[in-house]
Amino acid sequence: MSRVTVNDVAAACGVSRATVSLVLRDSPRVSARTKERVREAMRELGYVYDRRAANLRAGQSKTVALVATDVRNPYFAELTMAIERVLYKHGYTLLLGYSHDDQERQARLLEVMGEHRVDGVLLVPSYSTTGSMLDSSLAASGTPQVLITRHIRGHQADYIGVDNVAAAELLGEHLARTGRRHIAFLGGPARSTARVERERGLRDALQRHGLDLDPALSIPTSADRGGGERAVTLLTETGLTCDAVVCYSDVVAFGAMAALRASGVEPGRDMAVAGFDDIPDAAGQQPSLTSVATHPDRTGVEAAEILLHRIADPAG
Amino acid sequence: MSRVTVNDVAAACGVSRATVSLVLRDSPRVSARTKERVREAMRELGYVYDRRAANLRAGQSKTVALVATDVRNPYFAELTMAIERVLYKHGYTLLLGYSHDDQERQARLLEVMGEHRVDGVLLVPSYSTTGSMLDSSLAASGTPQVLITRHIRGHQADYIGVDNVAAAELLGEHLARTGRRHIAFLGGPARSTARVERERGLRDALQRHGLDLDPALSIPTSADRGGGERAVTLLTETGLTCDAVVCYSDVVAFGAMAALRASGVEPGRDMAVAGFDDIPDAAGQQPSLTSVATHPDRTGVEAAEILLHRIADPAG
DNA sequence: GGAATTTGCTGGATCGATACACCAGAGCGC
DNA sequence: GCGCTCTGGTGTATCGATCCAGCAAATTCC
Repeated sequence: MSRVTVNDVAAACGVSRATVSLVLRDSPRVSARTKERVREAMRELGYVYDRRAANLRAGQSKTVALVATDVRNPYFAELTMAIERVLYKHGYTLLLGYSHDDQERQARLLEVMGEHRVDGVLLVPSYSTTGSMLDSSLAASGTPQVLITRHIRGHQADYIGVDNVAAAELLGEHLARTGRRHIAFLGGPARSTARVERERGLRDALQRHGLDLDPALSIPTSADRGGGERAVTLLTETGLTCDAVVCYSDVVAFGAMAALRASGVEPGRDMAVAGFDDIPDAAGQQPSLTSVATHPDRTGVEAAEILLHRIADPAG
Repeated sequence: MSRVTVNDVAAACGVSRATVSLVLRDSPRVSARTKERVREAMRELGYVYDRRAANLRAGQSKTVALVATDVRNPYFAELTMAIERVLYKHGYTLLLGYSHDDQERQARLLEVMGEHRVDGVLLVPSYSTTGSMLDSSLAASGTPQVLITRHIRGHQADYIGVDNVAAAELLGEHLARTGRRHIAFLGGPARSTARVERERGLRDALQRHGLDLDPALSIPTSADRGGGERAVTLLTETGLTCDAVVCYSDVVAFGAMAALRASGVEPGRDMAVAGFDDIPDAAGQQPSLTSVATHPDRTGVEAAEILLHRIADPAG
């Protein structure tokens, strides 16, 4: 059963295929009567628009790639939903790939997305992505890119993310004001910009209260539940003491709270626990987790809108 | 800066574009020496393969659509990751759309995916999707579809999901054996197949122990945290008593636990709470939640593999 | 009423790859 | 030396839409 094309539609109602094409795009250069006739024929024949063909000729694709690291983290789930919402509203379709924080995979995904001729790319860079990795054929071809959540030093692309420093300062202020004196910073990949910035914000805020962040109490790990558990284990094993832990993210904080409990320390009472992201579960926890909101939905909306803007007007 | 095409590459190294095309697909009909020369030229010119053009001619697209309802639920996040993993391994790219459980949006998404000429569709149907809605142009064009998580009565497509009845029986058995007598079933959209099946399994297991599931204790709500809270509120407001609640999902259970606590009932001690999915957070909760695993990763892998199989061999 | 403009539509070229039929020359048998 | 098969490659049509120049009829202008 071969597919119905513009030619078939044209033949069926006695016009040229150029006219059918104009009807498809609702051009004002076709009379209302003809449009109706063509549309009728399309319905009758069961015509389905072929975007591949249209895009090939028109030199666009109405398609945007999202290359992220993972979506099991509620932060990224929220982000993804927001992005999809915006793209859908503007008639774009989302191509998705997960790098699993693996650089080779990220590179391959970007390559394939380029081959699909996406109009733009939203990228949550995998750890230690360098600028030169992004100056690939994609960038060379002028495909707009927007980085999310992680900066890349020395790279030109737009960046949308959280003000990590300010967010961390907020937490530091809060803890210092409520009388905490020895504060640890747990979890998060060592050299990621987000971790570095959060640590800096925290340190700055504490210093304003005459406290400092003991480097031994800054323990990087992976940014998941297990990372939180390991960090706490390390902390207790080495006999370091503190009265508050700030975690790289809420997910890390959940792991930390579980590990604290397991070693007989009751979070909230014996030890203040704070995180980043303010994911829905943070409030549901017992005790509820102190968390700074990072608004993934806003980030997603903004990133998508900026990208669409760049697509429409590469210079602007 | 116009793009480099096979023509440019061909001209650059003095062969025909047909030969370049053969090199792209690593055909054995081209000598090793020529291949090397062509590849060299591609590198030099910065050639980027255009899949749109290739797919148009070849009548395929190496893409698969996933149309789901939401990804904020950890079950779907895990499912999505698994699907993407399998597709990536086989060289397919994922097109993604979220219906938000809205039928109109789902219909539009399926339409657009069809226009993009995806090779297959993975669908997590929105509530009360009917078979006739899926016998759209997509089905008519013979694009393989695999339904995930929700059956559609009277529809031919493959279905991959959990054995809801068996899973619910497991929970029912457990609760009955541990001495629970009045069991409520909370949350989940009223007529969804998953809810109906889980309720049936629960009822069956209880009956084998001489208990029954009071219809008044079966309270459907939305399948999120808020749904769990509302269900508990309803339960307490109407003065219904029970000693165990089975929730439609872990997420619902979290909401229910929060609401129970708020009304002075301690989950685990005063009231057994159970859920479905066994998401990572279920173990981390205090007290930890009893949950039947529904293995979204396995479901995802299986769904993707079946779809790819159908694409390769529509009859098989 | 004749020139100028507008309206509505058409034909042919084109986007960048693949499919397919065909062909020159090398190698080989006998 | 003649036919035969292989090897390695070419030329042309094609996928299904859009772009663009052009053109006949209808309308407007003065």
